Amino acid sequence: MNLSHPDQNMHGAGDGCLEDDKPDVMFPCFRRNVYDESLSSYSSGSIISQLLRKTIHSARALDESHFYLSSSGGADCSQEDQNSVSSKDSTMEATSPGAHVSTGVNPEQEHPVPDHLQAKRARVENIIRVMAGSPNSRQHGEIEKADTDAKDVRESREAYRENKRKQRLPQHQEHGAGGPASRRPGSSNSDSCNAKDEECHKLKEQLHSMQKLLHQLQEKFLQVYNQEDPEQNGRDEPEVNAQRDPMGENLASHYMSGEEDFDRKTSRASVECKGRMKAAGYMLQRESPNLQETLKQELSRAVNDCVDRVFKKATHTGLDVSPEQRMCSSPEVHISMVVDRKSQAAGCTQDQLQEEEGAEKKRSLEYYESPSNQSPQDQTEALSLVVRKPEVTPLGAVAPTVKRPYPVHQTPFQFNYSTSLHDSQILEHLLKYGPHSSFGGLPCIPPSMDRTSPDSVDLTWDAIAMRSKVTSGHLGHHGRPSALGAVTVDNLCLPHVKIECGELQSMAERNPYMSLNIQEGLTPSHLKKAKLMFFYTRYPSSNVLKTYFPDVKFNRCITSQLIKWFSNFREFYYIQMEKFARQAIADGVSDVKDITVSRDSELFRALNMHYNKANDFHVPDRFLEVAEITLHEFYNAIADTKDSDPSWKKAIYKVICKLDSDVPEEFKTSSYL
DNA sequence: TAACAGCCTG
DNA sequence: CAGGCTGTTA
Repeated sequence: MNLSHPDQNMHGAGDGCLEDDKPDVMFPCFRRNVYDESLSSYSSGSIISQLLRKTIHSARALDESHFYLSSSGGADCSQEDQNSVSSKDSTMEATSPGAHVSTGVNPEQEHPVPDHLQAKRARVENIIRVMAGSPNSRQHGEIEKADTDAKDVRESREAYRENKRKQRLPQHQEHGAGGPASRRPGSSNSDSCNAKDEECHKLKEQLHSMQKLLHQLQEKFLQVYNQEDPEQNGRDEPEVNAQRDPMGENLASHYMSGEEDFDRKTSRASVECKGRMKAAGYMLQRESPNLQETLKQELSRAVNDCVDRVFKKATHTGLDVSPEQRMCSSPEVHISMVVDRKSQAAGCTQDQLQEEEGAEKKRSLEYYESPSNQSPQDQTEALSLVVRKPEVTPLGAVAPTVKRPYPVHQTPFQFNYSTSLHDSQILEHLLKYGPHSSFGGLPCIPPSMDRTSPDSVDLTWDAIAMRSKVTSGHLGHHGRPSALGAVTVDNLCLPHVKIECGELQSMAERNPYMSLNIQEGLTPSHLKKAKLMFFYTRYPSSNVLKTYFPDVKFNRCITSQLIKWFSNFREFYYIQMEKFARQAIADGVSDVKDITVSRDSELFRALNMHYNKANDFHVPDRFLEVAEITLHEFYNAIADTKDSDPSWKKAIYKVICKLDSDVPEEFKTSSYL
């Protein structure tokens, strides 16, 4: 516990998370339980466990992985890393850095182990036994230890994949059904589902294979070290034992604690780390002289990767919590899943987010920030995700004659882009318009940052988070930080939640792509869309407008502007009609039936030029019919000299307004054009 | 009186 | 296409 924990260097609430007296709302489930204590009781008994803990620890640190290698002060993880490695160097796996720094809380056991290998194996087996004995677990102990590494890896990965597959659907269902059963020890949610058991089981299976693999790896290490300097092996053994057992218990309790979500994540990470570790092991066998350095490097790299994945995933997700984590953290989280986002938005001030914004996040933002960033100050209204559409996308503004800058049914997204922004956009889109809607309106997204893991599982959740965030942003802006937000954040069990919610907001403000789907202002694209809609409806109701401009945040002004647009469209339309009607009369047309409107008509060309300047839209035939009817009306009225009445057009308007037809569904797509 | 349509003007 | 103005309507 008193192992160097300069958490304060990592994030402000570091101490709070280790002290019960401080009601830190950040990550109570990390507080003072498994992780912290595991962290201190550092044992080389499980390298993977170390990695996991480091991952956890690192994930709690705001800084990203690079601190791990380079940070000079406060990088206790780095310190630990080196400690762990160097300890191995001197005393083989038996030594723990925890032992070095440990207070020796429980120096109870003084069992000198004659054979380290045997002792090691016994400990690992003990760990596995404890694990196997945990609830919901089945007996995996029967699995032969002699399994090959390859098989283990394969099994682990398959198990992982299977887990992910399984998680997909139930997540939504559970969420919709009011949230999944949380296995958090504290939570009394009794209706734990079988799916969870299954997942738990699989996780344990996975863990088991990992343990086996670890065991083999450790044996390899042992061989190397025994060859090198066997005399040091026994030095720290007693202390290590004292440390190790608690570690095993921690592990066991960890897996029994119902934190499957985290387990899953860390397991996933560790599976990947495992590969590297194994490789390192083989390498070390060959290159024993550089053992320490190599091991350090490999460990650092592996942990960096793990931390990267966990942290970045968390960081860039709409919420910093993966779906799995959310599912398992606590019932409250699920119940208020959507509402929470509001609270988060509300509960985090700009100050917070600015203060806590990590360099990593800023860096990641740069991927998306456009040169023409709007400044947050532009936002005067209660909108968190602003609005000024970056003029990177647009139609009319740049080149009105460009043909289909955004092909209507283009599907520019690759769903394995796992950056949260992508996910969020995609999913928000999906949520809004369904899976078959066009994404054409969304701008090209920069290539995914680097993650290519199949995170589609998280997509919907991210989208939910993001959408909630987006839609609730302006609500939260006015509202005071709510207790609900705190509760939610609390239950999310991740340290970054607080940061994230604010940071997300900031991100959205600075990130044009993020705010793309909700526009406060109307853009040239909207204008063009409106013009095309005019081919279908001359008198759209405000409801229709809202329906067909889902990416527009409607307020009085926006609505008026849209209505005004259509008013202007009508104006032009009727002016053309009157003009051509008079032209026909002037041309001596005696019968209305002689007046037709075809695509070759001058009238149509004029209209098409006005509403469909790019001529990239196929004007519906119905519009031709309506135009012809309108022209007839004008012709008749003029022929009947009704135009002497100042309001003679009103009768015509009354007729024409009934000729509106439905706008195609495609127009409902956000930023259709 | 708010909301809207329409007309006029730039 | 936006803004100002007027008239109508609920």
